[in-house]
Amino acid sequence: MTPMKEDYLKIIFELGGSHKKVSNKDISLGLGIAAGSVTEMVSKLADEQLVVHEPYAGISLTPKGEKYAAELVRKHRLWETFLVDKLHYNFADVHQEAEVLEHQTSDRLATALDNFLQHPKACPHGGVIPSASGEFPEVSRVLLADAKDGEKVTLERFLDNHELLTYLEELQLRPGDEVTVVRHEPFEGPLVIKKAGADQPINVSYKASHNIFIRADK
Amino acid sequence: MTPMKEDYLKIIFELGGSHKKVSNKDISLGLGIAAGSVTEMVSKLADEQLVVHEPYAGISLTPKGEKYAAELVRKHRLWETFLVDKLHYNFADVHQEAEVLEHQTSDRLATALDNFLQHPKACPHGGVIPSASGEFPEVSRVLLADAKDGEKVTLERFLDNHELLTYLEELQLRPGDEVTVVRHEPFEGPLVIKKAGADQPINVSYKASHNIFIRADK
DNA sequence: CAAAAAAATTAGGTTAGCCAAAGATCACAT
DNA sequence: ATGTGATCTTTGGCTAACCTAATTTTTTTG
Ligand SMILES: [Mn+2]
Ligand SMILES: [Mn+2]
Ligand SMILES: [Mn+2]
Ligand SMILES: [Mn+2]
Repeated sequence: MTPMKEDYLKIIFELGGSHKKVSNKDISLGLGIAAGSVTEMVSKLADEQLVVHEPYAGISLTPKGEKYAAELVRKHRLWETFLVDKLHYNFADVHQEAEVLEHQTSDRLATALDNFLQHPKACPHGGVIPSASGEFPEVSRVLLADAKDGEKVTLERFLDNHELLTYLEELQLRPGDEVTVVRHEPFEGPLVIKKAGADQPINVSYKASHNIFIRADK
Repeated sequence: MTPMKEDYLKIIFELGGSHKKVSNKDISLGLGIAAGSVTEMVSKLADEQLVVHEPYAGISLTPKGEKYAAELVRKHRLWETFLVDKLHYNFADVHQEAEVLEHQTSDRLATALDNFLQHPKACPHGGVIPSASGEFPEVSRVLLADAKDGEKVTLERFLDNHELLTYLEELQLRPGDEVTVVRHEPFEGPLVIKKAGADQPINVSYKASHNIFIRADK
C-alpha cells in the first residue's frame, strides 16, 4: 500500500464512502488530481477489494477499505493531537504535518502515541479518533449555520481547512465551546453568537458557519 | 528532494563522504540497490551539486550535500530519542521507525521536537545529533576491539544494527557505560570487560567489539 | 606485464503514478 | 425525445526509480 493509495482511501472515507457512493469528481477535486488518474487508481483499489466501483455510478468503500481508512484517520488525528498538546503547535498548522506522518506510522507507533497522549477521544478540531481496530462512532452532521436563534449548542467539530482554522483561532473559538446563537444576519451576513460566560458577541461568517458542526445542548 | 535521494545522501555521509571518497559498491550494499541504479542516482545528485562524482574513482559530498545529510541525521536521531525517551521503545527497535519518519519531518517539526526533548546531545545509540544548521563534531573512530587489556574506557557509540543492539541490550550495555578491558581471548574469541562497579565480567563477541566505538577515559 | 577478477558504467526494459485530450455516457431542460 | 453540457473513462505519453545483462575500466595477481 502506497501513500497515494492511502490518501485516496482516506478522502473517499471523508467524503462519506462508508455509507454512500462518492463521485470521481469529488475525489479529483479533493486530491487535486486529474479525473482520468482517479479512474485509473480507483480501478486498482477495486482490484484489491478496497472499494467497489460501478462505472459512471460511483465509488464506495468495502468493509476492508473502510477499516483501512479509519486506521489512517486515527493515525492522522493522533499526530495532530501530539503536535498541539505536546509540541505546542497552533491548531491551524497541524494538518499538513499529519498528512505526511500518517503514512509512516506503524500500528505499534500509533499504539505508543495513543498511550503517551492518554487515549484522546478527538483531534484538536473535534474529529473523533477511531479505535485501533478501525471503529468510529457516528458524528454530528448538524451545521452551526442551521441552529435556531436563541438555541444553546456546543461546537463539536471544525472542518480541517487552514484558512478556516486560522479564522476561528482569531475568533477564539474551539471545539467544545458552548455558545448561544443570537441571530442570523440576512443576505449571507454573519451568524452572531455568544460564548458561555462572555459578554461580547462574536460574528461568525456565513461561510464559516457552514463548516462547523454542532451538538445541541440538553 | 525525494526520500530515496535523501537516503542516498545519508548513507554517503555515514560512509564518510564528508572527508573521503565513497565507492559505488558500498552505497549499493548499504542501500540494497543494484550498482547500476546507484550510478544513475549519483549522477542526478551530482547534477544537483550535492555530490561530486569522478567516474571509476568515487563519490563525495559537496558542502551543500553534507549539510543536507547532516540535517537528515539530526531528524533521524531526534526521532530515535523521542521513541526511547517518551514512548518507551527499546533502543534496538527505533531505527526502523526513524528511517521513514526522518523524510517527513519539516524543519519546524525538528525544532519543536528538539525543544520537547530538551536538546539531546546524542541518540540512544550514542550517535551525536547534528545542530539545526548541519554542524556536527568529530566523533571517535576507536573501536572497543582495539582497546588494550587493562585500559579503562567509556562506550561512546554502537553501530545502528538491530541484531547488534538486541545483543548489547541483553548484555545490559549502554552508551556512556564505563568499562575496564580485562582481556582479548584468542582466535576471534570474546573480549572480556567489566562494567564500573560490577563484579561479574561480561563477554563481548569479537564481532560486536568491532561495532562499538569508545573514548579513552582521562 | 599480461591475464583474470573486481568494480563501475551503460543499455534496454519494467512499474507506479501522473497528465492532457479524445471519446463515451449520463442527466436534464427544453 | 432530443440536444447540450457535465461527468466519466480511455488513450497515449511522460518521469522517477528500479532491475538485469553487457561492456568498459581499474586493480590484483601469477
Ligand atoms: Mn487534519
Ligand atoms: Mn496523507
Ligand atoms: Mn538509526
Ligand atoms: Mn530513511
